[in-house]
Amino acid sequence: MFLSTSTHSIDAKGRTSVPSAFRDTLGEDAAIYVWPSVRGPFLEGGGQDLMKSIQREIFDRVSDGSLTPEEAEAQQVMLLGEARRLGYDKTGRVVLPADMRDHAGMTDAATFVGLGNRFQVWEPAAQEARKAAMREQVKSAPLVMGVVRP
Amino acid sequence: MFLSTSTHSIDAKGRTSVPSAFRDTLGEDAAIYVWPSVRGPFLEGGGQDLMKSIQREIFDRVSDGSLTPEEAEAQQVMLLGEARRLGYDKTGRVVLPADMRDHAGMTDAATFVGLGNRFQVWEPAAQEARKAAMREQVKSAPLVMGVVRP
DNA sequence: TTGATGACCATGATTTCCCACGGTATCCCA
DNA sequence: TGGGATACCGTGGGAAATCATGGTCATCAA
Repeated sequence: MFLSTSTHSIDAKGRTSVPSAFRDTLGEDAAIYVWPSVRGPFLEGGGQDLMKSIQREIFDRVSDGSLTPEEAEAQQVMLLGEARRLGYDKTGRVVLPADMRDHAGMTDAATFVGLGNRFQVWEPAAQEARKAAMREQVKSAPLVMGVVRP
Repeated sequence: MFLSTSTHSIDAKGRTSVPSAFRDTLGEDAAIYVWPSVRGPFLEGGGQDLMKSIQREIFDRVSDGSLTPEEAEAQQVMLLGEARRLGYDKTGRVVLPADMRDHAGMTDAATFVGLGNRFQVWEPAAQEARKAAMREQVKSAPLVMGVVRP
């Protein structure tokens, strides 16, 4: 389970540390899977499990008719086609490819945001700005805790 | 089940004891999951079960249309993105991260308030003040014993 | 050669873990 | 019912492990 937010520096070689807390949830396979978001200037990613889930999801939705084969292929091209497996070394670092850094506008730091079964990677200031907007939104319509089914 | 209220000191390293009664309800996974509340200067938290419930809750509410995908993402960022897993040691202590202490205005003590499937963490004086306010509210609309279905 | 790529070592700072010590509540037996 | 031994809880402190990051060294392609 990917939780919490943390920022790490990007060095001259484009390397950055995968948060230690994230590495714990990634199992054997010492790697993250990342792709540029079609929804904005940030990266989306997860572990091997997530990639398999996505494949299944697309397949299932073609089977039950909620996606046409053409739509499914578009999803595959933009997610699986753009995704890369980034293996990390003993010290927990990956190389963020230059085109992905460009997509997210990252230069010298990256912010990892855990979202449960997946995570996002942002340029730190951009993430801070987005979070502020989301705080207001959530404030006005809180998922009141007492409402959560025990 | 998280019950009762207790206050513990925060030492120079930012450590505080998780109430023994709470630890009993947390199972194998010797950890609590905590995040700053968007509703006020306190922390909200629970066990691993709660985090999974929250994930499911958000997912289900997108499925049934009571949350838009955008609203769901905002919830995820403010809950899962801000939450941290705080593991406790043999003696039952966690480190409260500095930013969380700041959010709740805690310096040298923390009050844990059990709320059934979850709990809150407050600066002691602030919790006392809130409790007084809530007493008045409950007075005017009490959930009398006889009203609860046996 | 030059430049990119990937794996491993080094290091300082932080975090985590474990042992020790009172004080308090619990339990058991008289 | 009372009293004493025992277990447990919360807190202080120090040692050990971990994390993030800078750097070096082979490998391979252009």
